[in-house]
Amino acid sequence: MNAFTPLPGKKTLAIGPNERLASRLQGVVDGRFPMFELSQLRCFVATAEELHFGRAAQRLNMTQPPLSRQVQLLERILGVTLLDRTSRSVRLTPAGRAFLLEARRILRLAESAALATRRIASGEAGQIAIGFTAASGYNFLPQLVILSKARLPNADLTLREMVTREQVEALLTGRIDIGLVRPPMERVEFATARVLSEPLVAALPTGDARLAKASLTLADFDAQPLIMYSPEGAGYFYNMLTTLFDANGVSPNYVQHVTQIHSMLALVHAGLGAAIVPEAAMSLHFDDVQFRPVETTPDRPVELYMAWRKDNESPILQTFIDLCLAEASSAGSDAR
Amino acid sequence: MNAFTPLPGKKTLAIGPNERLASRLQGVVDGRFPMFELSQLRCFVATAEELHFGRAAQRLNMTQPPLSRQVQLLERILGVTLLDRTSRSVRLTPAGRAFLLEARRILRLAESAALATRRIASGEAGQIAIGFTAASGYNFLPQLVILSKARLPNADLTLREMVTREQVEALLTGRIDIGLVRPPMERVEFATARVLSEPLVAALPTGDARLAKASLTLADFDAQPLIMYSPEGAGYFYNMLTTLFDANGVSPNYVQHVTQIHSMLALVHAGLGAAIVPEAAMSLHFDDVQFRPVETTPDRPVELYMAWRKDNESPILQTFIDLCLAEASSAGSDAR
DNA sequence: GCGGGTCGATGCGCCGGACGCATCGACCCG
DNA sequence: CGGGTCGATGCGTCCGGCGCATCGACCCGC
Repeated sequence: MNAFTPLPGKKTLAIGPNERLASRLQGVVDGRFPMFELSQLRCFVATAEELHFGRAAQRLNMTQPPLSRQVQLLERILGVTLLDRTSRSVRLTPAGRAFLLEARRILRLAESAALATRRIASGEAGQIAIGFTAASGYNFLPQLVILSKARLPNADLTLREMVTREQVEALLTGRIDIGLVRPPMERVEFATARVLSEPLVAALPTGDARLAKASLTLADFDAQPLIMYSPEGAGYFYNMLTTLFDANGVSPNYVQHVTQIHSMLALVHAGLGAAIVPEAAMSLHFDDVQFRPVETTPDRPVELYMAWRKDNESPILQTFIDLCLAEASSAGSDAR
Repeated sequence: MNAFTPLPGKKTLAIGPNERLASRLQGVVDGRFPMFELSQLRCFVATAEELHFGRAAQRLNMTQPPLSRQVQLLERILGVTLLDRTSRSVRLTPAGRAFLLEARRILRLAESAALATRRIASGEAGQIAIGFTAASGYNFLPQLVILSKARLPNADLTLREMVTREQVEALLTGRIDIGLVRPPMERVEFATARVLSEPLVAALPTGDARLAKASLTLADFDAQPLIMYSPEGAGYFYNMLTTLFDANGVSPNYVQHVTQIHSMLALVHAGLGAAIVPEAAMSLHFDDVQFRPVETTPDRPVELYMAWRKDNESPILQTFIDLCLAEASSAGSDAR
């Protein structure tokens, strides 16, 4: 059983069938066995399930003689008798019983591999790594994930929070496929689309006199205590607010510089002052913190862009982007 | 991509290659895809790993043109481009990357299935279900398991404690392959071998006067309190002892009838009386319980047999039995 | 800029192997 | 003892996979 013994017959000098194929495709080393083929597994499984060569052959849309020969071939390749057969009955040997389970597993795996690969190629399935800024995670990203789950149930999303600068790097190295970034985003390697533009709102502690007004202007913050963004960790919002204040000749009293919006709200809650945050931050609820619109020019200054590499060939990425753009445009944003 | 589109070329009217084989061996239904073969997976894996058709072909002991064609064929079967190739470079597509992992898994599974099946057929591996009586579990069975682990590391033993009568039934229905049973065991379906014969020993509570003697005779139990076996649950020992006592005209004072040997020793420990147990029970240690040999005729009356179905064709079973018999005979028992 | 070299694709002829048909041999049953 | 069933086998056919030769695209160096 340790050698690939040819069947008796007129071809005793010839090498066994399948030998040439097998010896080529398997990197044959001296004592190695040739490998069976999936078609032979199908033959065996059908025969083992029917326990009747004629019926099994019928199921396989072939005639009985070649089926018998394929099963014999498989047995010779394995060096193992899988079926005990007489002219009256076909029974599985113990080794055959074990191999039947394996054969079914292998065939199932092959089927599902083909299916999964077709899905990936068609853009129905696959992995997408998304980078996002902290603030976009409050509202837009969850909606995106819900949308994806509904329309691309086989998409496997990976979410990584990082600032815009880190996302650019991650896009270039391929660590993420899509970035949700703050402008400006000018790079020839990237395609971009604006997916969101939102107004600013003021976060005020309970008791603040300005809560009496239905909406605020920037002038309402002049000389008032304001919790401000850190120029390093939240440069986009820092630059936006300082530009807006300068243009309106307003000088708030900056009591603190922080990076995270939820930290700002916590400080508002603690009564240190007001904060100006994107509308999406209203998803964060703190006791004793209330929100009021802030009138600015433009009226929706906070922009979020989606960016991806033009040369990213992932099929699901295109599907996903199309999905996002359709959704974003129906929600009032535009792509370019 | 939903249809099996033929390649352009002179054969535009002919059905694609592999079509006949595939349509037969897969029970082709209308819209179904033909299935790839393992040889094609090997082709793809080698090419994907080398990223060079020439080198991959060399590795597969074939020339480049048929390798190219096999990979093309695989791609057509899947309906998916796996490799982006120019005359200067070969790169995996996203779908190709995913399929490469699957292909490797399938090939590994096929290899290991072949290996495992060969091992099962050769008697090196497989499942053996062993029935055993409680007393044989104290000493003989653990040795058997240790022996099996050492010499048949791929054997998968299942152990089921049951009395001899249950084992006979389980052997007949195939629930166990081997029984460790008490005699008599006369059935034409079974082959048997005596694997153990051992003397009886007395279990005596500390302070018992008989502990002064180095070894006891049956007469030492006349009119003395003795914890006895239950005729139902432990018939073999019950019959053996009553026969021995009758033959020697001895009448102990039966203070209790129990089934399990460990229960007997617990009662000895409690001081209710002595017990007569097989030597193997000395593996059970109780405080204040000591053992002394008991002289009987024959001097090793406790016999254990191994029984299995003559028509059990499991290869590992034969290996295992040969192993057991060799071990048992070298340990002083004999087979018949 | 042009010739040589590399690489994957393709044309072509050959050969082996998988197929179907016919038949054999074993076995069961009436 | 003859008919029927079933797996194995002989045989002729045909197709598909192979190797060889070559093509076409592309890069590189002189």
